[in-house]
Formats: sequence, C-alpha cells, structure tokens
Amino acid sequence: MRAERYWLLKSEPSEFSIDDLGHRPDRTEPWDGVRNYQARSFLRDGMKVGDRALFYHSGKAPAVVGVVVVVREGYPDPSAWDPMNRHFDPRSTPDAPVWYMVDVRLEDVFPAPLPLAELRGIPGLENMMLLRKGSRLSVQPVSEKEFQVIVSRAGMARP
DNA sequence: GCCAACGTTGGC
DNA sequence: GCCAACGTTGGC
Repeated sequence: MRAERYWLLKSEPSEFSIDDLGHRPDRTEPWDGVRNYQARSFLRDGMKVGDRALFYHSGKAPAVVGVVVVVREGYPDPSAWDPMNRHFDPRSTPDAPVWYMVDVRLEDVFPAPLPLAELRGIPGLENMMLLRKGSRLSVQPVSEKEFQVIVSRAGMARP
C-alpha cells in the first residue's frame, strides 16, 4: 500500500462549506461537481482511501479551514447526468462516465481559518500550487511538507 | 467591480 | 492544428 498523499480541495462556501460537511451524516459527502479534466484525473486516479486533503474556502475570505480524509476512491459523478443539476454534462453517461468524485469525511476543523494572505508568508510554502499566480485548479496535490506546515500553523499538529 | 489567468469552443 | 473569442474562476 502506498504512502498517504495530500491534496487540497477548493469550495466556495456559499455552495458547500466545511460547516455543511460537518452536518452531513457521518460527516461524509461526495465531492461532486468538478468539471475540469486535470482535477478529474486527480479525483479518479490519484486520491486513495486514507489520503488527507486541506479544505479550502474560496471567495470573500479565502482560507484553509480544515482537513478531510478520503473514505471512498474515485467513482462516477452522477450529477453529470442529471439535467436538473447545474453541473449537468450530457457527454457523461452511466455507461461512459466522464466526471468522477470521491467521498470525503471531515476530520478536523481548524480553530481559526488560515487565510490565503497568511499562507503567502509562511516559510516552506514558496512552491505551493495554490499560491502560484493564476492557479485555479479546484483539486490540487499538496506535498507532505506543505501539508504539515499548514496543519501545524493552524495549531493542530498531531502525533 | 475589476481584471488576470485559464480552459473551452468553433471557425478556418 | 492554429488561434481568436468567449466564459469562468477567484483574488483583490
């Protein structure tokens, strides 16, 4: 079994916030609606059960707000074939799915959000994808070091 | 509200 | 295959 990997998942909190995740049964929810091929590949092929991901709120108060753990690996995203869903994409069908999702469970909510502006000043994050100009990818890999630096800065270093 | 960066679309 | 136009993301 390969070592755990680390990721970052972006969400606009008015759409789906870390608080919303905390109120789901078993604090678990499919991470659906991703419609970018690079992000799709990370969801489908990269993320494995046990991997952890930083939960990032985009928008008015951009910040890392907590940690989730992958509890189910990539499987087809059914919201793509629901015409009523705003992420509907007729190119994807149950027989030939285009879009994928994973299930994530909330592991930790940071005592306080760690704002994007603060991340920019933290040593060790100089090469983080999130901080690169023009980086819009909503599912990103994060190095183990970056993950640890962020979690410890958030006041949540774990054994 | 602005705008830079990026991804997608479609004409050629 | 190229590339201009367009729509979206997302920080500021």
